[in-house]
Amino acid sequence: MRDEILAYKRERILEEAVKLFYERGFTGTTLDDIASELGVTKPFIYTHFRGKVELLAALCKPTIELSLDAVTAAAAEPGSPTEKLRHAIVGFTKVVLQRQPYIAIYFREEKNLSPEALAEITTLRKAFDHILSGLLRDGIAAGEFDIEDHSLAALALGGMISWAYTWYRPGGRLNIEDTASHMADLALRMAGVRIAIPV
Amino acid sequence: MRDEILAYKRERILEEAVKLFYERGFTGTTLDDIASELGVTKPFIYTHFRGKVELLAALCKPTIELSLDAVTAAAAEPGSPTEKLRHAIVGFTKVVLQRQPYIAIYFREEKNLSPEALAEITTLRKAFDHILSGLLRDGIAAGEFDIEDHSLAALALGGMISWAYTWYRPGGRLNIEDTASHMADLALRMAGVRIAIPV
DNA sequence: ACCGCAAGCTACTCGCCGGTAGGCTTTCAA
DNA sequence: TTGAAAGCCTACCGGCGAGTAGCTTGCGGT
Repeated sequence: MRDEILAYKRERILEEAVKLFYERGFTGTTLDDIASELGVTKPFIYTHFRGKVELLAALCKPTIELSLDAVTAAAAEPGSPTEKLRHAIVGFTKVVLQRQPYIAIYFREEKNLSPEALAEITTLRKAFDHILSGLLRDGIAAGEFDIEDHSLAALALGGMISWAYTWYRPGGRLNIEDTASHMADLALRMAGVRIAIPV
Repeated sequence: MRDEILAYKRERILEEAVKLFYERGFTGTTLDDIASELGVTKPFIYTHFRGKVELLAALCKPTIELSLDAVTAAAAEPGSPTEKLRHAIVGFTKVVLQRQPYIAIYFREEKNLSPEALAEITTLRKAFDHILSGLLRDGIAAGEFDIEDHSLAALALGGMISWAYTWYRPGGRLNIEDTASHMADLALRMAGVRIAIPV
C-alpha cells in the first residue's frame, strides 16, 4: 500500500511532466511549473526523481519499449508474413497514437537525454528496425511482398507511422482503431502485397 | 560588394549555427559556442541578427519554403497526376536530404520559434499539405490512384519522406538521387497507381 | 498523551547564458 | 594627415532555474 501510493505519486508527476513538456518543450518547462501544476513544490519532485533529465528518460524509455513490444509480439505470432506485418503496423500505430505526446517528446528532446539513457533507447530502436526489416525480408522470401530494398522500406514504413505524432489529434475525424487499420492498408500496399487481404 | 560581404558573413553564421543546433540542440548551444567556432565573439552575431530566436527562424523558414516550392512546381507542371506526384515526391525528398539538418532542427525546435515565425511557417506547411492532398485527389478523380482517404494518405506520404531526416546519412549506402527515386516508387505504390511507370 | 519519523515546504545558492554598453582599431574620404 | 565612422572586442549585467539545506508539521505507533 505504501508502495502503491509512492507509485501513484510518481505517475502523477510524470503525467503533468508529459503534458507540459509536450506543450512548452523540455527547456521551456521548469520544475516549478510541474510542481505548481500538481499543487506541490519543487523538492517534492526530487523525492521521486534524481532531476529533470531523469524525468525525461522516465517518459521516453517505456514508450519506446511499448513500440518494440508491439512489433516483437507481431513477429512472434503464427501466421503468414502478410498477417504478421499487418499486426505489427496496427500495434505500432496504436502505440504511437495512444502515447502521442510521449513519442513527440522523445523525438523532439532526444538531445536532452543523458548519454546512458540515450544509449539504452537507441538499442531498443535498433531492435525495432531489425525486427521490422526482418518481417519484410521474410515476406519477400515467401513471395508475398515485392520490395527492392527492405531496409529502406522498413525506414519508410516506420516513418510513415511514427510521423502520426505530428498530426494526430484525439477526438478528431478518425479514431485510433480506424487510423491504425488504414495505416496498415497503406503499409501492405507499399510492401506490394499481392494476395487479397481477408476482411 | 559591401552587401555581398555582409551576406557572406550572415551565411557563415547560419552555417555554424545549423551545425551546432543539429549536434547539440538549440538550448544546448550558446551564442558563444557559435561565435568561437567562427573565430569571432558574441556581439558580432548581434550585428547580423536580433537574437538567438531570429537565428532559428532564419534557418527554418527558407527550408520549409524550399519544400513547398518543390511540390508547387511539380503540381504546376503539365502531365498526368501520376507524373506530377512522382515529381513532387522526388523533389521533396531531395530537399529533405539535401537540407537534412535544417529539417531536423525545424521539427525538433519548433517550440522555440517566436509566435510570429511559427505562424508564418505553419501557413507554408498548410499550403504544402493542401497541394499534396490535392495531387492525390486529382489522381483519384482521373482514375489513376486507388485511395480511400486522400487526407490520411497525404499525411502518410509526407511523413514517410520527412522522416528521412532522422536516418539519412550523407555518404551512406544510398545517394540522394537514388533514395529519392526509391521513395517515389514506394509512394506511387502506396497511392495504388495502376498504370505502368515509364522508365 | 507523547515521541519519533517521514514527508514536504520555505528559503536559499550558484552557475550559466542571452543580451548590452562603451571603448579601441582600422579604414576611407577629404 | 586628419577626422570620422564602421565594426568588432572586452567586460559587464541581470535574470532565471536547477538543485539543496534545514525547518516544520502531521501521522502512526506505543
